[in-house]
Amino acid sequence: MPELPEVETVRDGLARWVVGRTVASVEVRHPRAVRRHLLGAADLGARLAGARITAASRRGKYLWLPLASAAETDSALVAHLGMSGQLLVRPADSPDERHLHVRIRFADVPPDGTGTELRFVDQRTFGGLMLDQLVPAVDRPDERLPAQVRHIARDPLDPHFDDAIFSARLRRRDSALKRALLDQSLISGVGNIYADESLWRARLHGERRGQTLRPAQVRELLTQVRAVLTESLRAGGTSFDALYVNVNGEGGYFERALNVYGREGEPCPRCGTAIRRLAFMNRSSFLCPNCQRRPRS
DNA sequence: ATCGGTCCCTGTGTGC
DNA sequence: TGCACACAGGGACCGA
Repeated sequence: MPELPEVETVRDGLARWVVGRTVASVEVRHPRAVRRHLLGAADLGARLAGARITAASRRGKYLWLPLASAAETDSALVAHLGMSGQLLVRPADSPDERHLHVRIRFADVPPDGTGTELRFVDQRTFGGLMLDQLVPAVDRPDERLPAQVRHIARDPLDPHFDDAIFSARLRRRDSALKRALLDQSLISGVGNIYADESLWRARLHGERRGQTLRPAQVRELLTQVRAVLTESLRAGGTSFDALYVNVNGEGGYFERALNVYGREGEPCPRCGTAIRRLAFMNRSSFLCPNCQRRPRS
């Protein structure tokens, strides 16, 4: 569910509210939430206890909190929100959420005993937490990221995103443009909403093959991807319902700015043609059949 | 090395 | 009111 603007909004909240704090204890209430931590919930809890959170980082839709303690120096708590995951900073005495799967208590509880805790809540359980080692990034060895995140490409707002490499790889592909935009090892942070919005802005049909794009079209596409991600980030992301929220439980406001996503039957804001919904890749794609011409097959 | 399809879950809305 | 089905911001994995 959450894409770059939503995940970055969460990262920013973590940077404000949990960086610098020391973990006291971890309570795993649903084992599936830590299934990717192969050593199990007990190991995760034991290693997190006593560790100080030193930063809040992100690559694409992955988040991680680097740790510092006697035992954990090059490790991080890695989180992926999947379709419905939330990281919430909540008062310790606030009621448990229905799908609260992991609770992280901090050592710095004020005297009144009502400090905040970090909660991982996830209705559909596609997301999860794990501890992982930090390793050098492939392209910039001075930069570190969790080993499990190495295969994720940089996102288009990352200052070290390489436009030329992206263009070359995209134009070599025999796959549909939309599939390529959703491939996190090619470009990260873009999901179903922002792929559709970017393609509409660039007037490209999602079923166009990467190979058929001219370099100028790839540049235009990248420009529009960046524009829509930046605008959404400024609005705090897109919240169709209460599933995507920031760490304080608040939604974002970008839904009203969407041009095609979820707007089947409504007029295209550019030409007035009715927006169409296509089933594609087991997902919905929304597009303007006039502005985004289907490629000849 | 790529590509497309399938599966993992729970909840909500729709139509019969 | 109940039930069946489609669908939902993702991605790992598996054959071809």
